[in-house]
Amino acid sequence: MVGQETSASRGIERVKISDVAVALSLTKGTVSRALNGYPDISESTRLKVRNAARRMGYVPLSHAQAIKTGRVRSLGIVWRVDSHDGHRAFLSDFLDGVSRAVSAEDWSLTVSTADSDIAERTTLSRLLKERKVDGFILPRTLADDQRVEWLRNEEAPFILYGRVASERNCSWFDFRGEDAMRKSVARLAELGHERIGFVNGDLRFNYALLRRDGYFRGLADAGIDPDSDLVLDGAMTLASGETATRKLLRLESPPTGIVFAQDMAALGAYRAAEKAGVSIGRELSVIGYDGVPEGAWASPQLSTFAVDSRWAGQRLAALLIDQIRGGNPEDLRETGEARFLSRGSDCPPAASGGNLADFINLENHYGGQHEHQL
Amino acid sequence: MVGQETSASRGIERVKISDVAVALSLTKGTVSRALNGYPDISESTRLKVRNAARRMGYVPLSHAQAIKTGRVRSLGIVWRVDSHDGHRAFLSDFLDGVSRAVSAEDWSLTVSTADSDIAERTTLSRLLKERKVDGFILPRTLADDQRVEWLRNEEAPFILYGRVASERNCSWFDFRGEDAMRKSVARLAELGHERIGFVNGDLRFNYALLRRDGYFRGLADAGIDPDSDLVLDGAMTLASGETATRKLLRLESPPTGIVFAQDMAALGAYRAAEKAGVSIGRELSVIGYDGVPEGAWASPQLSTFAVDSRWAGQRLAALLIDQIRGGNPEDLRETGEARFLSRGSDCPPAASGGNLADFINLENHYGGQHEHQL
DNA sequence: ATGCTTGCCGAAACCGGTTTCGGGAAATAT
DNA sequence: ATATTTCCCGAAACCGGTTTCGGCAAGCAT
Repeated sequence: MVGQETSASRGIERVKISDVAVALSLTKGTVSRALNGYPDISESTRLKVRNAARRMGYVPLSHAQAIKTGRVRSLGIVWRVDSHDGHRAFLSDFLDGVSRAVSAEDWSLTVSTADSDIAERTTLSRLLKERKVDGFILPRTLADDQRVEWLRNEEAPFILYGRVASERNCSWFDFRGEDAMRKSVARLAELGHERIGFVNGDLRFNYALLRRDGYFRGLADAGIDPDSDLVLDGAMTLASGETATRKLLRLESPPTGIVFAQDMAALGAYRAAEKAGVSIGRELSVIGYDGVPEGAWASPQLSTFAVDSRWAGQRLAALLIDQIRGGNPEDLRETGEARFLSRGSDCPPAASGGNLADFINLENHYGGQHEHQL
Repeated sequence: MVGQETSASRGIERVKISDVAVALSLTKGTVSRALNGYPDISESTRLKVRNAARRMGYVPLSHAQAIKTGRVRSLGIVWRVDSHDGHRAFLSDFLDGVSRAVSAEDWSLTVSTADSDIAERTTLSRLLKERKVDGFILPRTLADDQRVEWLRNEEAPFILYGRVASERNCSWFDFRGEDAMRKSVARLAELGHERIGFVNGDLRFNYALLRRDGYFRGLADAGIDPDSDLVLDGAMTLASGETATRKLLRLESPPTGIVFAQDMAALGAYRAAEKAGVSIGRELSVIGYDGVPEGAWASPQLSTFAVDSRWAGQRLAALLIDQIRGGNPEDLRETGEARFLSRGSDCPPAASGGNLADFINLENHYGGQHEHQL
């Protein structure tokens, strides 16, 4: 720590604001105000300053501005790596979305990972105390999310990827998974299914509660009486999806179609079905949600509602920046719609129509995934 | 930009260094030196200062220190999203590795995305000019990488994920893919293959050159004469892997085993094989490299060399921080070994042993992927 | 001509740290 | 007892920006 060379020793000498000021015979205060749009600067000098700054290649040090403004123009994300939820596959797209929105405003993005609640809290705290970021994007929203109250308390701006019960003072972006569940049920009902199962995720996550509601609403729309035997939760992985499906298939009166709140669980159904000797897309219909790439690898390809993670990232970042700039959090809420990918895993119930099932499988055989909005 | 509230308006008043100083009847200069390990501070006061700082919850603003030290304690990564190379699946692990190493030193990580060379350059430039980062981790190293010369010129510290031709003043971490290729050839040769193909990636990437050498060395080890008909390159995706495989299978004397420089291309081979009516793991052997999750989904599961991206991220970050702290770049180079996952896609050539092929497929049927070092 | 705005910019304080410099007190040497 | 070194710490400059304040000059009304 001791005796480090001073910053002056860095080779190419940086152009600082005083250099621009001297070159124009102005003071640095004036240059700063000109560049930052203060109204007490004449248009002519503002123009001169802008041109000189560009010509000389002047770019303010973000940390030098931060010392006075209190803003570092950076957003923070703490990414959880301890659970294999479907979002992992979307990290690249998600970050791309955030990065785009953030770059457009000349901000930046600070990313950290955590493998537990305490690790996450520690990281949030550190980033906040050191003031490496001005606000946080919080993925993986729980129904009762402790981060919310804590960050409120610290008066730190934040936005949720997902909605939350305690809405006060919260911004968010989310996809309406409940709509997707409802549509999935509607689709299966239209195909002729009457016993439609539902395999949900972990109920601690708020989206699980919402999707459950969507499922039941779908049943109500179709005039089907809900059967609690057909509803399971806690399945977010391949293994737990397989177990859940096995349970459902072993019922005395098993479902002919199953709606999954998550693709990975739906892919688990493929294994259960194979072991049970049931053919997905012929004897058992499956509809997923997320749009994980593995779905295109399964056979038949998984019909699912795909989520546009890039868009989510983009909106989250844009809304959060708005909030940090003074926007009212409760005005900064948006939702989006998941896009249905019609592929081969859903079909009419086995009893009623083998032909149509064949047709669907054929149509979606190889190559492109035929998409259309429901 | 005008008339923003001053930083004083943020609710909970931060503890600053002067608060600590006043509480101890010292000057802030003394407190700073005590905290930063200067030798001209007595052990007793250093202890008092440390305790008081902890007790009062003092954490220095990183940008306030940066203004004088010139260091923001942050590393930068620009992630390319325009190519579907295998690394996308590893982003989560990779970032986790970087994040761990970075957090251990109380640094942070700034992530940006780019979809072209110019976008990447622009982003690097901006991050550097604004001094949001002290140095860069550069993924996806090209054989002749323009970023290297540019960053050298800007006197910005950086480290490559991958090796490079112009070694001067460069740090790097890389997995020895050439060793994996060599071992793949050796394995196939041991199984009895004599015509072993090689499907490489894009030769603009340096690793492709290295892996090609590894392949040829493997042939030499086994005493097999190289046949240029059996070597293709430019296959990094499913589609191009399929095309390359089709080409090889249509040769008058096709290979019985193929070594792929990348898993995605190897998975393309599955499609080509299916269409050609050739059974992988029985009539055609395939060995990949990367360890993408999709490999476990293929049937038979893909035998491949898996790369530990978390480890890569961790070492890259640690080495770069060392460099920024004054280490000699050329001393900061490391390589790692890819781990072989023995699964079902490699077997003796069809003519000689159907039994063994069956055995391998059975052993690796479902569930865990049996791993062992070669 | 005088008084009052208004427009525009210079001067200087300030942000929260780090680092240099110098000097007083204690310890050691002469 | 005095001179010299060593150990510590205070004082102040400094980093590169932002923001406040005050005042000069031109423009306008009276």
